[in-house]
Amino acid sequence: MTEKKPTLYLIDASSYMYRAFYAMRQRLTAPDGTPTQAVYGFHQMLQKVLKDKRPERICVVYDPPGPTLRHAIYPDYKATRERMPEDLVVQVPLIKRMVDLLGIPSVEITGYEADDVIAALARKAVEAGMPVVIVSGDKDLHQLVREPHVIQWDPQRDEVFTGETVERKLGVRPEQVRDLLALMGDSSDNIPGVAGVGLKTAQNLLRQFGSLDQVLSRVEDIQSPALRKKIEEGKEAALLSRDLVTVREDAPVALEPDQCVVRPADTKALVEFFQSLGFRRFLDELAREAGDQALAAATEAPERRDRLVTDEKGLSLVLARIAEADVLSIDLETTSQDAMRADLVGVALCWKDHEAAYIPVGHTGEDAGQQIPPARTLDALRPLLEGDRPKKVGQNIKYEWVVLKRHGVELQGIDFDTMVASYLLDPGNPSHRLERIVAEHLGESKLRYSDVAGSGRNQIPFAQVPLEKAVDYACSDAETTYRLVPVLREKLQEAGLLDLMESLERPLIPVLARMEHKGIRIDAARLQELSKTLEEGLRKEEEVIHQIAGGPFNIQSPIQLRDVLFGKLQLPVIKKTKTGPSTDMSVLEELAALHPIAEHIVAYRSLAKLKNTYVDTLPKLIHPETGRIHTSYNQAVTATGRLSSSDPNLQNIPIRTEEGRRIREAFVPEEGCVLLAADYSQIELRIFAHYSGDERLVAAFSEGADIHRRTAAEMFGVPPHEVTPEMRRQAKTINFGIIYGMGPYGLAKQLRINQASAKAAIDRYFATYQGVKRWIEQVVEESRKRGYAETLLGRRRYLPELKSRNRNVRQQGERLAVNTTIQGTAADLIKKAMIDIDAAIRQEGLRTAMLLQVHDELVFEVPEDELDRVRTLVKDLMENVHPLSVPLVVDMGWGANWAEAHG
DNA sequence: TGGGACCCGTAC
DNA sequence: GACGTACGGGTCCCAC
Repeated sequence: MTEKKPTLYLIDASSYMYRAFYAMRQRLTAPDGTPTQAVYGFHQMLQKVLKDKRPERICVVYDPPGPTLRHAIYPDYKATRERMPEDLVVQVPLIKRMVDLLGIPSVEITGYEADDVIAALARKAVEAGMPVVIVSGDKDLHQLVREPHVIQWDPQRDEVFTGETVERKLGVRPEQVRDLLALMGDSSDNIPGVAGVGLKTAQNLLRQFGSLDQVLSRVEDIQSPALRKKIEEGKEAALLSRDLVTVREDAPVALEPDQCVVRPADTKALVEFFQSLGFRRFLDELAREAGDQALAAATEAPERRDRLVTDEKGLSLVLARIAEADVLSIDLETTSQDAMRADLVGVALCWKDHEAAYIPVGHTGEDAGQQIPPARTLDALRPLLEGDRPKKVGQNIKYEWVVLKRHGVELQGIDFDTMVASYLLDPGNPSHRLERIVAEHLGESKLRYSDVAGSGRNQIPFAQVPLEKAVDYACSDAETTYRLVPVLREKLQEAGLLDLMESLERPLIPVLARMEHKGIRIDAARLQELSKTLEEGLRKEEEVIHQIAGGPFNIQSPIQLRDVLFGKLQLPVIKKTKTGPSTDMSVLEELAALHPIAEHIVAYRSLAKLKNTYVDTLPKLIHPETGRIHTSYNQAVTATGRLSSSDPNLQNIPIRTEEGRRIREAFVPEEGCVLLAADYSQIELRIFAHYSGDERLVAAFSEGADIHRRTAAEMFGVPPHEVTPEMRRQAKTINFGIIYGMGPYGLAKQLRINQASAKAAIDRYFATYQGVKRWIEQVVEESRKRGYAETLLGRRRYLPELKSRNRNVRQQGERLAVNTTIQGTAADLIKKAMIDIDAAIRQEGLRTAMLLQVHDELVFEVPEDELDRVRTLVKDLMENVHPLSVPLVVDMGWGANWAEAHG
């Protein structure tokens, strides 16, 4: 009879250091400024292992500094990998100290990577009859999995890798993993693999032959001649790659598995350690654990209690529970991502930690059974949804607002949006999806949509998801959102962003929702006419181009176009893209002097762009019920704080060319209304003047001067009335260039002058506006010190580039610091104006509707009898949105279409 | 057939 | 390498 041995947990430290470091884009720092996010993340991972598994045997395995055996075999090993970022380097000793203080054994062996040490320890453990769990998410370690003795577990994603799951993920058994990697290579470690063989091919080969050795010795059995050639030529690389990816078991580890015992933590030192790093939450946890064990057990999180509501009795029970709640998290399940086209499938609600309900109203699956009809459900919920209490929270709750509005419910009392909060905390992060937010801020993994509805071709509509799974998914979304709210609110508070959230971004949500829901009317007939005209023009241009080229080709194909221009016609290459000679506008303009085809291609491109992108697309997007076009405004996309618009993007409708303006003529008001356009004049330059306090710039704006003319006059030292159009054009280009941080090179290209003249012009500009130069230097320095750029209303954008040792990256950061401050402040101001105007419209009971926002412009649909009032109101609220040291000026126009409104 | 990379062009 | 912020259409290529 054998005694049952405790399981040994082997923790792959490096992968969690990196992951914690990069997962938290939000820079966590100790009071003394030391970056700490990797320490924080590492601790969370350790706690999850300790709490979930209560391991009796555990060891943290570090990668040693310096080269390893693999570098001896292959000098380029991991050569493409960037050096560990300085901000992470300083955290490594902190992590090691924390592990020691927690009483967790650890090991690091010079010349042997952590993977090899883990393999050696695992082998020892298995020989001693001890089960092993490798704690890592790394696919290289899949090769060590041997059920039942050795499995792999990633606590952060809560993924367990057994033989079966490895096979599902990689398509091969664990013992084949190294051969798989040897064939396909691994770019992150600079493992070559066989050229031209990717994951799929490697899988197929191993499925057919079983192992790399078999593949190589039976290469003549490979069906495809092309593949056979690749394998023959890649044989050496494959064998070298296998050497590199194979985890060795012979590392000289003195530590015995039985010695890997957790010692008592040094609580006193840990408290000091956490204090020095400013980890308040961990201190709280530590205090709780040090106190009453029974009490701690009682506060352990209970399982979520989900309720499936399919009848009136269940519904009234849930309503009664919610009536006592302060906060209600809402997540609608629907048939579409597009709020204007979505039908209700179900309503998920959470009003308390671990208490959530799902009310299916439109499931069609076989087990759908009895459901309360949507209308009845919404009527029952109406008092809750349309009242101020409970306070409503959600993830992108604007979506819920629009869907509910279309179902006759006007959501009130919006208190928090987790997507917007995550965005404010780090607008540079490309994703604010719930799944990612939950991973970052709760350190949990979430049930994914694909987990309940399948993925790819097998994906089914949510309405067909069996109720049992639907409840689980919908409630977990509503509940994680609910639990995120206090966490995110606290973080906003700590970062000084809560006020921006509560006074700007939150009140903006219903304003944007109303704009999206209202939509804008389109004159489809007008666009169809325009389409015919464009079609005609395209046909003519195409004919000419084909004739000049001496034969037909696809003008819209950059590759074919390249062949014609630089092959057939032997025109000079002006500029290159990653893949070959460029054919973009600036190139074609230069080529126009050499060959007539260039200008025809420009004309063709321009017509095709208008037709394909706007004229033929917009009519298709007219909503069948409203007859209007409904864009989506995204509040959590841009790095600077601007809104973006999509599906369709109504923020890039042409205006600069005559044909472009024809498209704006198709944006029309409702009968009895006019379109009113109000745009901030030179808002970004005015913000520049405000911030820099430059006397001349401020004076120019205060006097209401033509800013470009004035700039030209100052720069060229002539009176304003002697400024020539060319001088004004140059000054205008510089004025805009300054906002983007343009250098002599860029300005020279733009103005078609030489670089020396461009540099002289910039020098003259800064000599004229000395305050501007000083301010740019100052804002760069402050941003570098803080680590982020900050706008007028306190919005932040983190700029790690400012601390880069690479000059190009650093200069990029400097441009971003300047531009973000200016562009972001302009965004702050117009957002506030939108809120003020919306409030006034409602306050005064006007029928006017705000329809569009285009960064510095607002477009309204105004009943004719309200025009006078609305003109005054809008101008007044926009110009006085926030006091600056220069006046804000708003230009307005109105008319029977959007083009006229720009009169 | 669909997704992603790439090139290009529209807006502010 | 050199000018910031977006979205989207077309082509091409590859995986399914």
